[in-house]
Amino acid sequence: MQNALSRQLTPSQKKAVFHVEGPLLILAGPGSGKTRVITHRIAALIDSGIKPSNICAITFTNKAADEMRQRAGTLGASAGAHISTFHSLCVRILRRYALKAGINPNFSVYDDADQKKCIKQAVKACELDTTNFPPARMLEALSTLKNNLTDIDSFKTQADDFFSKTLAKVYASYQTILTDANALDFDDLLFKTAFLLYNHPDVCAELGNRFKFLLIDEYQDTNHAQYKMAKNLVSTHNNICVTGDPDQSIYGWRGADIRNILAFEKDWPDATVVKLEENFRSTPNILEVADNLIAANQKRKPKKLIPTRPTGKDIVISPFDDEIEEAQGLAEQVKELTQQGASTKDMAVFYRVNSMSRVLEEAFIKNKIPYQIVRGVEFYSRKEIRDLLAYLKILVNPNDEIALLRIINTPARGIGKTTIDKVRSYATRQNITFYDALKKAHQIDSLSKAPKSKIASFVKMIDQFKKDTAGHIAPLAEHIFNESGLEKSLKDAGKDGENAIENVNELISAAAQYDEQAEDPSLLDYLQQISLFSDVDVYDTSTERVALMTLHCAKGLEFENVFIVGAEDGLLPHERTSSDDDNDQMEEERRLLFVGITRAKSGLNISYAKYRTIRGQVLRTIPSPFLFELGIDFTETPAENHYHYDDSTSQDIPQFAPNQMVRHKKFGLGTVKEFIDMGQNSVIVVQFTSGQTKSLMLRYAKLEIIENS
DNA sequence: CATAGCCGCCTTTTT
DNA sequence: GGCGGCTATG
Repeated sequence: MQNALSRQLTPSQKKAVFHVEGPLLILAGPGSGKTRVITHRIAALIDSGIKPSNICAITFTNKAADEMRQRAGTLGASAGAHISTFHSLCVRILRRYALKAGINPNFSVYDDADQKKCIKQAVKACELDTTNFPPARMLEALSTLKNNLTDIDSFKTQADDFFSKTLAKVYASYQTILTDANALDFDDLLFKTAFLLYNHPDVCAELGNRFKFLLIDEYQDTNHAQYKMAKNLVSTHNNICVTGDPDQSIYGWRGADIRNILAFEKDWPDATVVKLEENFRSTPNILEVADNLIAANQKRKPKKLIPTRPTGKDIVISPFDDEIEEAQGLAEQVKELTQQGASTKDMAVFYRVNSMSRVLEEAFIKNKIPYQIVRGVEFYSRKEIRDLLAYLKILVNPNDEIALLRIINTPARGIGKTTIDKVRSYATRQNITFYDALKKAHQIDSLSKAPKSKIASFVKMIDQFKKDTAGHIAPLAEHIFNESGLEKSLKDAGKDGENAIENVNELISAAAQYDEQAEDPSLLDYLQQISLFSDVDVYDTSTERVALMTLHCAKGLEFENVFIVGAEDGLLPHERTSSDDDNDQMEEERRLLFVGITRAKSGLNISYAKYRTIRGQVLRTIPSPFLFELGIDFTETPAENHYHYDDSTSQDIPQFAPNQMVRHKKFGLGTVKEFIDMGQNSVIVVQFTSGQTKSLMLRYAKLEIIENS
């Protein structure tokens, strides 16, 4: 068997595959056959007599887990090995050891939309102003704390400035809200699991016995909580194998700590290190460019990508006038490649921010090119999907207030804000949950007859649904969709409703698939698993269409032809990072482009636009500084008056002259009477055809020049 | 209580 | 430019 497995493997790959006991670090550059090595390794472990159920492999996305399961399956090693993401594993562990973790196993998993609602409540409960304490900011801060395993008490003692002290209060308040709702957010999953293991050596021992071999992919993107968790999971045997590439660390903003991989040999002094430096994916042309770029990072161990393929096509850097031209140019290149026999499913377009997909989409539609947008969440954040899932969540966890509030009047059933407020204050007074208060609605004096009976029938309906939660998910979901009135309300909503119904049907068929395939199917498991899914996981690689995605999503994928758009300063690197003098973030942006480039097998096109409309403003751009680091003949120099846009105060202020014809979005056509040039504060006086004359701040007016005088 | 329309807020990347 | 939340109105 060893011979069969080792065929077609290089010596270093073989070493990584067949080294069995003890800690193992696989430093795998892009395109080095890492996935292959891991799956072979799983097969080799099983081949050497280890039970599949004693193997636990952790991937970065659910999709990667699916693929690994499949590939391991083709090597005859699928059944029994636990392959999932950190988050999925945490859900399993927390459910199993709920008592010791101090939680209720029926917990809901809160995604970012739910989190946002909770943090708003928390900020409000602390009597803080949302302008000074923006929810998104607070959430980010809390996320960092949790990822670093800082609990409320220890943060309280170390908080010495006003902001930290305030944050400590919000932290406590936020956690109370989640605890009351019996909910955990994404960060809590890791946090609670890490603490569970830290506090319970017996659990570590038991899990160490269950998972005798731990493999972690994309180790460079693990955060502190994941690191601690991993450490404790293998504390009894040290059979840990991690793979990763420091040059592909692109999740620092999410708490990923590149030091985890850099310090692996310190953490496990007897570690075996295998380097996979050969690249089997890309042409030398592409690798050279990637090498040149990444060499600009200071904080890095020098490393060369070793090409194995013959020389291929030149890398193309194309300038365009604006993003529309760029998208059109891209579409034309795609067509040309297709005519030469290339397949659209082997092509991908990468961009820095999701909002850039729109223009590309329009160009692709116009040119009749099939495409697929691979986006972070999308499907599960649709209103109709969230609504239906909220019904299901209530059945498992009636304390889930976010879900309950979502559906109590969806579809409209006459339970409005006033009624809800009354029930809520009753719940607070009686110190009972919102759901229990609903059940006791008939006892609430402040409610009149009508709302009381409406609440009663709502509660009755939910109780009815609760009766058959034991069976399959799909029929239950369908039943609830019907009986709750959701379906009817969508049917009455016309065109949009039709679309929504289609989405719900898609959800139901996905649920049917779950019913058939899940290891341990239950409504609880379904809901907990589904909340960890994103659209990236559903991305379909088999049909003929160009994939459009962010550079972050591109990690782990490969395509024959890659297009990277928007290589402009402020976008890549993104202004939010480069305006800082924080060099670490600049290096991460560089790694992001490195990841993008190294996805390409043979064709690489990078483009930028000289003008780009961002949030409705046309801005003059300059090419990304990274373009000059690629080491290829990039002669396109910035024109005279290119300048940088780093915030809203430095925009391009066009010049106007009297008698010029302009159009205003609201006031219509008009003639310029006067133009007072004061740079950012320029004022323009326009007489509109409607008769009125207005002085406008040019900065805000968004005038369109119709005709030059 | 529901609906429509308006205002103001936010706007990088994602498990 | 887009969404959520608020308010005024039916």
